[in-house]
Amino acid sequence: MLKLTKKADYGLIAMRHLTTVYPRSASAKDISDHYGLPAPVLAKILQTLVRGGFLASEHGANGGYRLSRGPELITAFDIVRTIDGPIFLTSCFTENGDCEHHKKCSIRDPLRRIHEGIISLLNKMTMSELAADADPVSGNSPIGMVSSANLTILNRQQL
Amino acid sequence: MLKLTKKADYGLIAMRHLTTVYPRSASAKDISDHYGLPAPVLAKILQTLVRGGFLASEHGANGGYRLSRGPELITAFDIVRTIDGPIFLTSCFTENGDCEHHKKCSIRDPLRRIHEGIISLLNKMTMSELAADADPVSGNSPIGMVSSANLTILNRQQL
DNA sequence: TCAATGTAGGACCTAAACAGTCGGATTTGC
DNA sequence: GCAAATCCGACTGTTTAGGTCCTACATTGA
Repeated sequence: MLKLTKKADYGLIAMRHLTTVYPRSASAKDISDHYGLPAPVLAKILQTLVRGGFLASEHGANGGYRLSRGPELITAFDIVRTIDGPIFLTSCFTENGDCEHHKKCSIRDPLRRIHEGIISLLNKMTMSELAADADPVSGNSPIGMVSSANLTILNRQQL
Repeated sequence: MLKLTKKADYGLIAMRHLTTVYPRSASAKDISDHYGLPAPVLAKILQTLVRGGFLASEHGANGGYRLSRGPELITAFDIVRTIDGPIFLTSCFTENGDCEHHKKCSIRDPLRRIHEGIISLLNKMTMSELAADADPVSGNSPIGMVSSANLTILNRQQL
């Protein structure tokens, strides 16, 4: 279906949130409460991003996650790729080569151009841009009026 | 994982083949033999493309499938969308709107730009272009030296 | 020192989608 | 009439996404 996984969605939402508070940190619970995301899932995603080198974690009380570098140095491609693994437009190409058979499987080369175009698009979108037209997170969150419980239900159905 | 399904791959391969023989037709078996694709699966894909209006079918002996219009009027987006269904970059948007909750889910607008970029890329790739740098199918197919059985095995593992 | 709060990480379960198979009906050319 | 082809629906197995649960470890504040 050519779409991002929910995990990648969650990861982007979390990264955007961390961008808005940068260079401060936020806990997984803060973020999951704020957007109505399932907390354990988000926690795992954040841990993955730590391993990927895009986040730094702070243990203990008042701990949380923080961007490991400036938001202009992290792209949507970084996040999606870290969470979802390598992106293939078609199964015909892997990261380090092509499928061996079908020397003339014929659609490979044209699709490769599209494939590279998509990666380029994702690579141009930095966290700074992702957060650009977003409200600062402080104070009057527009989501504050909806109960967390309702959000969770909506998530299950629609997100 | 942001990739096309095998069915979409198969569909594109078949459409490219039919482009190279256009305006003649080819049977599902011709195509599946030629590329080592599973015949019943391919048949179903072709039927889907008929319903989508991109192929015309000819019943009976010597029947087969034929492009219903010029290859420059059919795009990769048409095919992928017909086979795999609507393309969403993120679950947040459906074809006719956005997810209702998260009025400020915040990553929607930036991702929408990427989403539209991807569709635009796919929409610019016509069947003519897809087939442009391909060998004509006649006579000395470069795949002729590999047995069909081997191809099938390779397909299972790698395609 | 102890409890609260946080990250870290593995095992496990469920539902959905993908990929493919099978059987049968219909149409057409010889 | 027979063979070759499209057509159509139902069915199955496998993978993966999505989510839950449990435990261990680290840090902070009282």
